[in-house]
Amino acid sequence: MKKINVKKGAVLQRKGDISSKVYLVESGLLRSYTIDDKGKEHIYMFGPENWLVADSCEPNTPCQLFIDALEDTIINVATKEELLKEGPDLTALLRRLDTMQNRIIMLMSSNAKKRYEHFTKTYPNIIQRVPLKMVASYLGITPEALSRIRNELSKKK
Amino acid sequence: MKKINVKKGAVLQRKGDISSKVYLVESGLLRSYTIDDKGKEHIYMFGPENWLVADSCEPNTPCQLFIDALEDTIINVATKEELLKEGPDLTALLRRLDTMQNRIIMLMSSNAKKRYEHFTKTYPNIIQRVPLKMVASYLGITPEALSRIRNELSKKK
DNA sequence: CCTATGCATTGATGTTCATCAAGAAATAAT
DNA sequence: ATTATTTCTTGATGAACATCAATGCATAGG
Repeated sequence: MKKINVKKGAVLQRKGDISSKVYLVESGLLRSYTIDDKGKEHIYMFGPENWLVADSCEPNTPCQLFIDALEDTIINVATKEELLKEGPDLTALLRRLDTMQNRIIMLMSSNAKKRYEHFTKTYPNIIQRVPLKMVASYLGITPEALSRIRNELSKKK
Repeated sequence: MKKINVKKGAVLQRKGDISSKVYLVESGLLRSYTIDDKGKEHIYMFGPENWLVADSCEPNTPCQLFIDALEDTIINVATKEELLKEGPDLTALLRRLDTMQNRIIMLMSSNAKKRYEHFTKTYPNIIQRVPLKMVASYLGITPEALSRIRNELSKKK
């Protein structure tokens, strides 16, 4: 478990890397994302303070996600082997599974507007720290679509 | 860890239940799913032989998923507390995280046709065991849309 | 055997969101 | 401060998929 400092824009991991590590964010903001075959980015997760950011690929297999820093960030880095040995935090693992389960259900059963409303409630602080197009990417829609949704929501008030 | 037998159609867990358990499938087939506010079902996961089926909610919180049996099924049941005490199978947990990560990426970056093709490759045996409308529900599309996709794919050959 | 129920398919139409293009506004760079 | 770059917005058009309705097929129960 080594503590490191990274600058905004630093890339910690690229898709295809074999030695994918686990990053515990102390301060700042990371993100993980994929790039599809049309070159389009899809944000998989934001990693603010106290979040664990990692690719879930098995040890010694190529990973799927890019990970980079959206702000100057302080992180603790560990290998998966290390974590498995010392016995990981099971409560944190369960919480992560729950987060992913919610995300899947959300993607399958809600339209863009509902997903956005849920996101603003669940991650109110993230919205102010990243450009809207990244929120759109996280929600699985285009920036244009998100712009229209916000427009519509603000009129209603 | 108690072994039990359930008949096709048996319901093991309902959305909102507090004491959600963990089910290890020995033979047969389970599924977990939600019902959205319009009454529409969304299959979250199929659970064939050797799969672990569970709601990822934290202990003593209301769960989100229904779980029932699509075939006569033999399962080992445990509470989450039990599993946490005896130290869960970390490799299996990591594999599950990987599966969910793939699912999310798939839902965000692929259209219905690609998701279907991926599904047929990844779970070839499930397709033959469940009605198509359930595959559609898992993929996040309507049975009509899946019917048209299959139609189109068969013409190409 | 006959009927009731669920399943798969097909066609017609509608909604949601993506794509393309252009311009305004904000942010960063020199 | 000025320019360059990114971000956000708005409009027009199109594609993907949903919805609604009707029909044929299979399967299960009586």
